[in-house]
Amino acid sequence: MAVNMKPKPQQCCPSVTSAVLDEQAAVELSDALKVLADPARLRLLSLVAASDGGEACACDLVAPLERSQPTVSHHLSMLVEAGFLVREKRGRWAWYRVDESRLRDLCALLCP
Amino acid sequence: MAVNMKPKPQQCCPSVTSAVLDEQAAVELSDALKVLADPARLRLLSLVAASDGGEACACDLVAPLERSQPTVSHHLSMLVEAGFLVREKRGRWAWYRVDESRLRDLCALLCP
DNA sequence: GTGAAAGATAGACACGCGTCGATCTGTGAT
DNA sequence: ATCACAGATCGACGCGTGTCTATCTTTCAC
Repeated sequence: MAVNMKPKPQQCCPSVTSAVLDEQAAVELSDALKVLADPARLRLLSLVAASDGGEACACDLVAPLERSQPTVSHHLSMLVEAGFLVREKRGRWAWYRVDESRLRDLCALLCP
Repeated sequence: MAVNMKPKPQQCCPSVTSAVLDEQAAVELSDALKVLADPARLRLLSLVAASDGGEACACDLVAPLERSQPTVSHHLSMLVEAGFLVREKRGRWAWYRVDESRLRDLCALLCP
């Protein structure tokens, strides 16, 4: 056993490399990352962000994603539940926009 | 069909929200995120980063992670292969340290 | 050399997840 | 009222992955 641990540094907003994560904190952070760790969802995020006015209708996302409508709906719901997208129902259509603060907060937990 | 897409902005270092990811770019980014999207691997990263001198011996990581030695070895290998950890063999021991630039580069792809 | 310890590898198993087709639920146009 | 369309939900299927035990490899101490 090479004993080699230093005490946790005190910090208000710990990143992965600035404090030892306990199992619960690790599960929470990994749950958020799991939502991003999929090509379809990353592309959905970028498609919505690049849309005119920063928002996109779900009906315009099925074709560019090259997946079925239920699959796209499933991924959009996951992104909404995780806070990366905000959904607004307008009549028959569902419009989405990116919550950039959610992305920034996640980055703050990752970046050294 | 609500036609609502704007053209891709030209940018040298596109983040998820600044350019539309094609399928290949999305797969590459999601592959990196998949490696981070696991509680055991996040805790390994934070344990190594918090260790004295910024490096840790694998033998000191099994107990705090509360997983078997082969499981820890498996996760460490994934982190090395993805570039988040660097491994150095010294005699019987394997020492690891975090490649912070790899983490920063990944963040740059995520942050708005 | 022999034995012990660190760590990597192999094989197996259970569970999660991305995907689809089919169907259900609304909403607006006629 | 009826119909068509957007979108959500359901059930099923196949693959990926996190975990374990068992074993192999390598290195050092004696």
